[in-house]
Amino acid sequence: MSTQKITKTRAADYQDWYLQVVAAADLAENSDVKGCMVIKPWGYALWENVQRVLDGMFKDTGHSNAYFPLFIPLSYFAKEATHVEGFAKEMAVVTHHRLEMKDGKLEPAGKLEEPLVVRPTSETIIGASFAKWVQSYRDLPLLINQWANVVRWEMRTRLFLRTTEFLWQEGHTAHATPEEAVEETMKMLGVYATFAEDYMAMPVIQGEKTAGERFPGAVSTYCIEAMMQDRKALQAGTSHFLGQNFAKASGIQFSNDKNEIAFAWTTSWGVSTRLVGGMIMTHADDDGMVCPPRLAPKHVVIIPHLRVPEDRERVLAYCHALAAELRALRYDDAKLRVELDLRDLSPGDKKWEWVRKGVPIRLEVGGRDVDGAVAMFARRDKQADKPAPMPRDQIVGTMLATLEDIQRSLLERAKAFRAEHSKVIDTKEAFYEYFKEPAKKKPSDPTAIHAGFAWAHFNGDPALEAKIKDDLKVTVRCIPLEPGEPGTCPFTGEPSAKRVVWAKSY
RNA sequence: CGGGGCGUAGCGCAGCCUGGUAGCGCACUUGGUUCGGGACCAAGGGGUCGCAGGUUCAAAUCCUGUCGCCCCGACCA
Repeated sequence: MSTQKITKTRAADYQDWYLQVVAAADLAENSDVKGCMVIKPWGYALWENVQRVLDGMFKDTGHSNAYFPLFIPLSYFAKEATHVEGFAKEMAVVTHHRLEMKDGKLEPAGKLEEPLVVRPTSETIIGASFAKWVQSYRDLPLLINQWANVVRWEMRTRLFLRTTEFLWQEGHTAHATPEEAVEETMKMLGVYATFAEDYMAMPVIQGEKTAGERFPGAVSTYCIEAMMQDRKALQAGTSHFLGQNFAKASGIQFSNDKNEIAFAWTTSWGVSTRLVGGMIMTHADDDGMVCPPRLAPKHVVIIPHLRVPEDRERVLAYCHALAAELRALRYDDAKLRVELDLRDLSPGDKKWEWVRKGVPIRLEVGGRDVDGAVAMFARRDKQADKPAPMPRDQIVGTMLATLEDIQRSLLERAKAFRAEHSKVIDTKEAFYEYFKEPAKKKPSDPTAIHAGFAWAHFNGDPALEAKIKDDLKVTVRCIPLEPGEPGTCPFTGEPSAKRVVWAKSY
């Protein structure tokens, strides 16, 4: 079992705190392969729940799953110029297909005629299939999703947030008209936003990326952006309108209803295991992980107190009965996930382990509780350490409402946090003041944490954005979809269509 | 690739400056005590001190080289 205590607070050392939570909640660990992580059962269970829910949402919106190769022929990958340029510096390349013993050492042999790249994303290889599958406008739209692993050889990695290999889903669709493709792009962005808020309890801003942050090869990139507890932004999902760029590169052509040959309009969209990192950084506290109920691997843990021998049997019987009663409930379209922890450990050890793992509700049961037909009840979001007695009937009767209340209050708490650390800014001076480099402060100073989200006007000039990034490490996270008033760019005095969201980001 | 830090028991670390042949906490095993509790007491198992070379009667400790990892930056979902 994991016994690590969390010794750092979010305010004192956010980075170390994050790593400690990941370790203490037994979510993942670094592997012997640099930059790659081992996702442990508790962390993987969170991801499986993400998968299960999203997969349902994709199917409800008409998509089908398929699977495409891990390897992409270099020539395929090279077909879309901007795409190659964007990913070239982070490619894993396979050049050999055999090992031979040479002077006692295994060495690569059997050089490939054409190198293969390990997919960093699959537009090009899926495009090759789409080109075969699409002949007529009657074959469109083509709505495909793939659950897969991808590899991007990043310079610096961080558990869940950026690993060399990561798990994700990538949707790829082809349409007869640009209007349909744009509609699909926006629809899936909406699916991500709904999922983030309703399931992860993580409030997000939907918006469009500026040219500088656009997906390589896309016409336009949309995203959901969330605020973490260090007030940095996390890009939690992206949806791209690819125009005809990839259709032309891959030859996705069809005959339209006027018997003319046309290139298809495509989209792609994805979310990754980064979402698990987002959940941690949105909800976890100084005692460890806090799982949003709808995605929690376990909803309820029951910890029996069995140290009094004469109580043992009846306490166990009571716990089993209580667990059975709870398991009969259905929460969020599935059986309530109840853990009765019978391991031969002290109740204190168990309790803190489940606190660190972030199980939404903890029930502790001893002889006295059996006598009074109660259980000691604690909800993770309110009181990690102070359970209070609650009648058994009431526990069972209010369980579903309680879980929903936790789900709701986590979202509310995160929304309030974001509101508290968002600011409307109208002058360049105020903007620079807001984001002034906090690194010179001592880490123990809470204001050393990054300022937050700034809502400011912007004339859209990429050079200006680059300069601000250079000066402050702050970028436009997105141009929000929500309606906004025109105004004046505080940096140039030029007109601006609406305010954009500026922040430091992961 | 730049800057910083670190490799000593499963994990976290001390010892290194001032060489004398390895220790602490947690975890683990056993026995006992305790029993609404991240317990306590006692005993026990576990390490060629990252690797290689050098200096020395003697190296975890000094010297040289080398490998690896972590954190901060540049790159990025």
